[in-house]
Amino acid sequence: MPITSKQLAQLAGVSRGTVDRVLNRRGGVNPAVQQRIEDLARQYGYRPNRAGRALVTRSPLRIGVLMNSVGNPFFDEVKRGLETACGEFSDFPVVPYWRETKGYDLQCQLEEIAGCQDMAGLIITPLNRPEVAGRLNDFIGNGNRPVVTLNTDVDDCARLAYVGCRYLASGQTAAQMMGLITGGNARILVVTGSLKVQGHNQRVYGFSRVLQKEFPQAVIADVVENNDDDQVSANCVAQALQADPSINALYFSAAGVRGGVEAALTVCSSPPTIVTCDLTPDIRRLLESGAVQATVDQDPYWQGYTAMKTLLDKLLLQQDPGTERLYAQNGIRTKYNML
Amino acid sequence: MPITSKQLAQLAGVSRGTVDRVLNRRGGVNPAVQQRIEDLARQYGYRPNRAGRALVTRSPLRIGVLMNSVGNPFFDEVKRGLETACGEFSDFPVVPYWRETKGYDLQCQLEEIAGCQDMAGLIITPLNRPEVAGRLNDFIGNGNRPVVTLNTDVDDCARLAYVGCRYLASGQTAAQMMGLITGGNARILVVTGSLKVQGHNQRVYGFSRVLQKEFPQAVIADVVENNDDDQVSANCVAQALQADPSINALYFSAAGVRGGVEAALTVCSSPPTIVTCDLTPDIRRLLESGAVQATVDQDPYWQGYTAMKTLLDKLLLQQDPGTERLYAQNGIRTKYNML
DNA sequence: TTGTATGCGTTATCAA
DNA sequence: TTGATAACGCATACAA
Repeated sequence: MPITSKQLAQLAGVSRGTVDRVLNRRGGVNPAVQQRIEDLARQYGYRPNRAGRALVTRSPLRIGVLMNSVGNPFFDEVKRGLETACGEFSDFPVVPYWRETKGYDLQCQLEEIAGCQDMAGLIITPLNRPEVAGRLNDFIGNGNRPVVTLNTDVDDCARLAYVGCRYLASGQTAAQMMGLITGGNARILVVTGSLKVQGHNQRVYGFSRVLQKEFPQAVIADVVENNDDDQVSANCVAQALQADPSINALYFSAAGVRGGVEAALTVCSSPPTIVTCDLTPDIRRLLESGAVQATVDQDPYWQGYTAMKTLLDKLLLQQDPGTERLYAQNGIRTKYNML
Repeated sequence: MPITSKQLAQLAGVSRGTVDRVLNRRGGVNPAVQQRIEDLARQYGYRPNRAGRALVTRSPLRIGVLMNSVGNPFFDEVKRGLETACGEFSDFPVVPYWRETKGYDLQCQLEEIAGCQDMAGLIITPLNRPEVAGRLNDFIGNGNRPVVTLNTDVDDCARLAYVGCRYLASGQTAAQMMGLITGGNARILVVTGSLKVQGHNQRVYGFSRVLQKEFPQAVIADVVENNDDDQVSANCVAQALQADPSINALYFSAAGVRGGVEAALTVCSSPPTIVTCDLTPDIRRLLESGAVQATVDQDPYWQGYTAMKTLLDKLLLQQDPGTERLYAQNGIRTKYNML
């Protein structure tokens, strides 16, 4: 248990009020006294007591949670994590404002950010666009308010931290699995979500690089885009497989797995090797049935939990995250370890 | 923010003191009043405020941490987790007593438990023996003090919770990986730690069962015991491989991996498929070099963190764990996702 | 059997 | 520019 502000006041020979003014930079303090108290605080390693602070924090802390999560089952676990971390701060009056949207519309996201002007902090799954970075930087600049980016990051933004996936490693891990399972004898169809989404591209890049390095005889026959949609996925997978019947493996770097797998099972003469990303209910069923051999998870619960905890640690306890980037584990899941 | 004891007192028309007596079962309260307050508390979902309680908890809370972790690098991460969870309760005066021992000596463990008579709670990696269960039950009975078993469990013990590995699933997962990598064409040498350790046996059992079910053409050629020792491991692996040169795969269900793998690489004409458990520095190197293809992790950091958090939640916040058994993820790690 | 006073560490308000 | 005081929720010692 560290030193208290009361002890600090005694040591400095002043009242607690003065110490408080110094510690919280309220001004109106004799510079000499200010200096003395600051030195003492540093010397004795003063850290505000969480309990004491929690007890007097009355005005509710409003934080915005902006996610394009509507219709995306991946975010169910993320939300559970966010809520759990929030619950661990229930001795503080924290009020999260949930703003869930659908799709990747820039204008819509800008408006959502604009609607958060009176929040104390933000958690967001940002589009990687300069306009978004600009708005977020405005938010941050106006009152030094912290922003945590969740699951996706945005360039040139002064956010407190990024909490999410290491997309490159996710793709590398998938390639390693694909190579191990096929013994390297694979002609692979890569099915990606969107070439406009940075994370998907990084996965595909990591995948191809490791494949080349570790399993040089394996080849990527084609890369198709399904826009995270099952119907589109079914169509483009069927088309690609018909165009090249020698394809014997598929890597899905994003969503739209169910549709694509169904199409593959219909078209292929013998069941292909399939590696996917994430662990949605659809993919659980496909692992269970044996249609998908392995999936590379990104611990969505941890992502939600850590994002909220990072923001609240900063806001309520002046505690900075150790790193600017907090990465989830890329766990490999199969039929027997998906629980 | 839930209801406070003060509000409860107002609602019941009594003083805060009386409410406190009821809530903390101190006795000396009119039965009718007691009933009324209990009903009200339940009805309004009263939960003691963490901050308020932290502020008044003055006598240090002593908790014993008993691990046979000496010389076992697996526990390094466990300890990090224990310490982190402890740190999150730094507004309470918690004093952990670390008792680390070497090996699996019954007498030694019984003495360590005996030395914890004045602790408020216990975290322990128990030997699964009736004598241990008995001593722990005595400890628990004497003051209703909580015990959390960590990484290994003990039968017939009234512990608060078990935090650790799902050993059966660990073995099943390893079998699935082994089968996927070898395409089922495997003659496997199983190298276990000790036939006296329940967890090792469960892993081997899960391994063989899934192998049989999913890859019926694969066979377990032999099972050898290395007592978690690299030297012993090297000897018995070399011997088994010389006895049966058709063996082309190894599963290590415990430690002693480095010695065993070195022997295997020396004896085998072509590099065998190797699946292991855990992610020690040795195994990291072997994954990196490609000698080991995959390892089944058990999230030791999480285990330590969760064990400590479970105990302190109970002790300081009267908060029970959701389940009696808290299981770590059996994550599969390869060269590209071990970070 | 019940009520009251005090103090924990912090912030906010008011007085000097 | 500084100091004193009240309040938050809880536990405890003491008074009635």
